[in-house]
This record gives sequence, C-alpha cells and structure tokens, in this order.
Amino acid sequence: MTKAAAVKRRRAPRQERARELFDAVLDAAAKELVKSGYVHSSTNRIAARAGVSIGSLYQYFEGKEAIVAALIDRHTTEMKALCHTALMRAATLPLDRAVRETVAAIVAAHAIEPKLHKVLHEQVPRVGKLRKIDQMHEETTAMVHAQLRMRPEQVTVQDPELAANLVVRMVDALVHSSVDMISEKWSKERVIDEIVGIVMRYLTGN
Amino acid sequence: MTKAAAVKRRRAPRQERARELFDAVLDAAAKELVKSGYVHSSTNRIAARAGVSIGSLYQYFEGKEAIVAALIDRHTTEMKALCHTALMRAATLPLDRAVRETVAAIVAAHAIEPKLHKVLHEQVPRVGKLRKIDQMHEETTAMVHAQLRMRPEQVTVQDPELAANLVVRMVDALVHSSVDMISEKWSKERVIDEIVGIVMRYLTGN
DNA sequence: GTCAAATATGAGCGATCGCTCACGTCAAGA
DNA sequence: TCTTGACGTGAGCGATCGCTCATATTTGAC
Repeated sequence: MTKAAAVKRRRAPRQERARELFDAVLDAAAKELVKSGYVHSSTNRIAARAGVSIGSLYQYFEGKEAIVAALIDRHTTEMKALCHTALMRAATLPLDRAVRETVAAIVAAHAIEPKLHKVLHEQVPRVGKLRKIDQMHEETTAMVHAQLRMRPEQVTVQDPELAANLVVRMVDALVHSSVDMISEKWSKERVIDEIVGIVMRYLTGN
Repeated sequence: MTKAAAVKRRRAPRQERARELFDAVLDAAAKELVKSGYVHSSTNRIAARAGVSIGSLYQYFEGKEAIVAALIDRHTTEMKALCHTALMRAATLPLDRAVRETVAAIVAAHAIEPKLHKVLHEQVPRVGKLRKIDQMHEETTAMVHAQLRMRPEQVTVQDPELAANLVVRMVDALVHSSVDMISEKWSKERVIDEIVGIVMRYLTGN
C-alpha cells in the first residue's frame, strides 16, 4: 500500500486552471478530513470529491500526507495572520486591554473552522509539520517576550522569556479548552474574563 | 478494508493463558504505536509482534480501534491513580505545598512513558474514548473543586468550579508542554516553580 | 481417562489502498 | 496554423489491509 518513499518530483501549478485544481483538492481534503478523519480519508475519495482525476491529484501532491501538510500550511498561515495582527494592535494598548483583546481575537480565530482546526492540529506530528508549528510558536513567543520587556513597570515576572513561553502555551491550551467549556455552563465573555485574569495575575505578580 | 461495523461478540479471557495473550497484545500494540503511529500500525503486525496468531487477536478484540481503546483504558487508569493519589495527599498540606507536590507528581507521571502517552492522547477522539477521558477530567476537577472550597480563606476566586476546570486543563497543558521545555533551556524545578506560581497567583488572587 | 468447552492457529478472501502510466486535451508562442 | 509542453484523465497493478473460519490443541470438571 505504502511506497517506501515519495521521490518523484511533482509539478508546480503554472496556469490558472492548475491553481484552481490545486485549491479544489485542498478544499476537498478539508471536507473529507472533517467528515471521516485522517485514517478513513483516501486520496481516491479526495480526488473524487474535488471532481478531478486521481492522476491530476498526483501531479501536484506526493500523497495523502503531503495534502494534509499543504492544508496545514494554508490554515496555519491564516491563523498566524489573525493572531499576530491582534498582537501588533495590542502593543499600543494598556496591558489589561492588550491581554483581553488578544485573547478575544484568538478565541474568535478558533471559532471559524473549529472542526478542521482540530483535525489538522492532531495530524501535525505525523506529516512533519512540527517545525513549521514550532516556528510559529517561537515567533509568537518572541513577540510576547518583546511586549513583556516593554512594560517592566507592570510585568514583574522574573524571567520574561520563560513567562512568554508559558503564557503562549497556556493561552493556546485554554482557548482550545474554551471551545468545550463555552456554551456548556459559562458564557464566552465569562471564560475570556477568567483567562485574562489568570494571565494578568501571573504577569503583574501578587 | 474496513467492515461496516464490528458486531460479533468477542470472548472474554477466563483462563490465565488467555489473560497473558490479552496483555501481550496490548503490550505489542503499545510498542507498535510508539514505533509507527496509529496509521501505520496494523492488526497483523501487532499480532506478529505479540507472538500470537491473528486469529487469537480477533477473539479478544474487535479490531485496531478496540485495541487502542483498551490500551487507553489501561493507561488512563494508571495515570488517574497516580494523579488522584497525589491530590488526596495534598489535602492535608498547606496550599502552596499542596499545589507544588501535585504538579510535581503529575510531571513525574508524564515522564514514565511520554511517547506512548502522546500517541494515545492523540487517538482518544478516534476510538470513542472521549467520554472516559472527559469523565476522568470531571472527577479530577471535582476533587480540585472540593479542595478549593475547603480553603476559602486563601482561595479567593469568584467561581471555584470554573476555576477548578481552568486549573485542571491549564496544568494538564503546561505539564505536556514541559516535556518539550525541560532540558532545553530551563530545569525541571524551574518550570515546576513557574507553573506553581501561575496557579497560586490565580487562586489566591492579587 | 473422557469429553466438552475454552483457547489457539494461520491460510487466505474480498476490499481497499496508494499510486503509475499511457494517452487525450488545452493553451500559447512562432 | 502548427508545435510544444503543460495539463488532465482513469483503468488498473501490486501491496496491504481487516477479518473469518475450518481446524488443532489445551484445560479442567467429572
């Protein structure tokens, strides 16, 4: 079933129709992944759903993993843009408002395509996109780190770099959790309030 | 490849040799999962690695998903025991020490079989073990909630139930992150210190 | 020792997989 | 208009999958 290694060079889309086909495959893969998960998706079905031949699919992708990797690239780029825009804007705000707006923006970003986000998130290790995600994490951490150092009178943590790491990972996790928690017992605003509270109390010390 | 639904009743191991076979399959599946991941594992290879016939495997398991589900059950039970023991012990300690000992215990528990833990963690949604994990999360949250209510003079959060939820999810996420962070730039003790600091500042307010 | 139930085996079936390749179609420069 | 290369097609190959079933072996109650 599985080839030892995908070696053959794939074509890069040059004409418009080729780019459309490329995107159609990605869109179909996204739907297929959300519907059936990674394991039960297949290149044959993805091609069928995209309305293209299986041969065409293989002209642009090396296989299922490559498709998912490309999908993660696209999705990650979009999420990164949203989060970093929020972070940039936050730089000019008072600390408490900065944290709140950023958290709210991240929550909003995760509410766009939550199911796709979840499936892709699970597949990151398998398709060799750990570096890409780690890199984005590092960029985000660096931005947070810079902002922390820019507000020494309020941010009293001992090690801003460690704090930046922990805050980024913590907010990421809590936002993912919030998808479950919201609409269950607590409102979106209430949960965001609390996350902001956690971060603020940590950053501004006792 | 995939049957519509696994219907046939499976045998439950009654004799000792059957229980040994059952465990051998689980152990082999754990190794196979760590080595190849879920997708590239197969029942045939798991049976071969376990040194049992494929037919025997199918007498006790409905298929790959059922094996992984059983493995998650076993692993979850072990982790739960470790964490809950730590939580019980913590009840008699001062708050700061209680938090520290608990976090340290959870970090230690995650250091036992980190790769297996990671793979299983990723497969929880697919094999229908969400309820089991959620249930464990709820139990843990309930225990934390109880302990928070038991220390009203120190724990100043508005909503102890919401706080318990967030703390449990947050600590879980940070411990998982700590696997990457430790041995990179910060020591285990340093990271634990910081996690404890986050939790303490949140719980005891400004 | 006898025998029924429990346990163990593995060849192999049918399904599906990933993927190729020989071949047709389209677009654009000459 | 002709030519060339990019683009698109889908039947089908070889591999592997999940899983069954006819058969053999072991166990334990009697």
